[in-house]
Amino acid sequence: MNGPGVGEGCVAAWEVAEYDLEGTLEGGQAFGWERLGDGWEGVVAGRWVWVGRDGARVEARTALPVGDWDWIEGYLGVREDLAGMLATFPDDEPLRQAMASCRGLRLLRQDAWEALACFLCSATKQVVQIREMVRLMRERHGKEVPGPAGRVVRAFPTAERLASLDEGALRACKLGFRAPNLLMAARAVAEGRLELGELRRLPLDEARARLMGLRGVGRKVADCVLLFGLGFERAFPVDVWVRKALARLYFPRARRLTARRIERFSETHFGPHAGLAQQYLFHHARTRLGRAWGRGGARGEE
DNA sequence: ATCCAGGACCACT
DNA sequence: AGTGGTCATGGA
Repeated sequence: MNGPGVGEGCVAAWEVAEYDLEGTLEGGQAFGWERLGDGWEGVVAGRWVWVGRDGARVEARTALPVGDWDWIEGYLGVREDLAGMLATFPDDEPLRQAMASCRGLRLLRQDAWEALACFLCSATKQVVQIREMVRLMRERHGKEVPGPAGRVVRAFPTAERLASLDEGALRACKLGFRAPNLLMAARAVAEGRLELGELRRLPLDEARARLMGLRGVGRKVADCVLLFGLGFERAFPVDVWVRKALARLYFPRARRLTARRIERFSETHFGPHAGLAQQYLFHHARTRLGRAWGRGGARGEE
């Protein structure tokens, strides 16, 4: 291990059979983790935290004393039975490939507002560009959080804070045409017209419909928020990579694949942990298969 | 230079 | 229900 000094902070570690920290923290489901030493630093539940490895264990360090570790255990999912979830996947070749190439990949349980804001900004952007937008919003508008050794970092800005800005301030964070959408979403949440926490108790379809009532939130962004921020494990976001993966791996002979057909397949084929399966397909496609596929692979031509 | 990126929306069919 | 244009911005 080679992390930051703990100072007056605390250290905790968990025995975890398989956990791919890099694929999970940098793989396009969260956008705020930065490399530090042999691990990553970020802000979770309003606390600075460093996450890395200690041999076979996943380790977390805080800058300040903490009374419990539930907030980061839940975020990382270090107590969850990954093998048990993978065992619920359908036994098919595409998933066998994806599981073999992404061993230890997991789903994070993120803050719902942060997930909504980040994925609202994700439209037609690469992961590195989303990270840059998020970094700018954090640096310019995020609340200060005490870091290690006297450093100060910033949390992702609250809905209340973003709702107080004007469109220009968000465009200055490189949001482009997404700026007015994020501003309206921030206002809806800040004014209590949309209570994200309440959505957890709704059926998937109803929670999705509520999210899609926001301008700029379509099916894909809604499913990201449901899966990464609200704990709906069957939500299955279909972006360009997942569409390519499904087309190439499951429908190699289809000449055309409508969104409706993809949707029905994803809802029925993958089981209770469909969202996790989606993340395996996404990561596998983006990191291993992307270059070989070249352009236009969504239609399954050979 | 051209295409494309963890899309959504609108106007037409 | 399915297509095409448009919206910013920057990677590859």
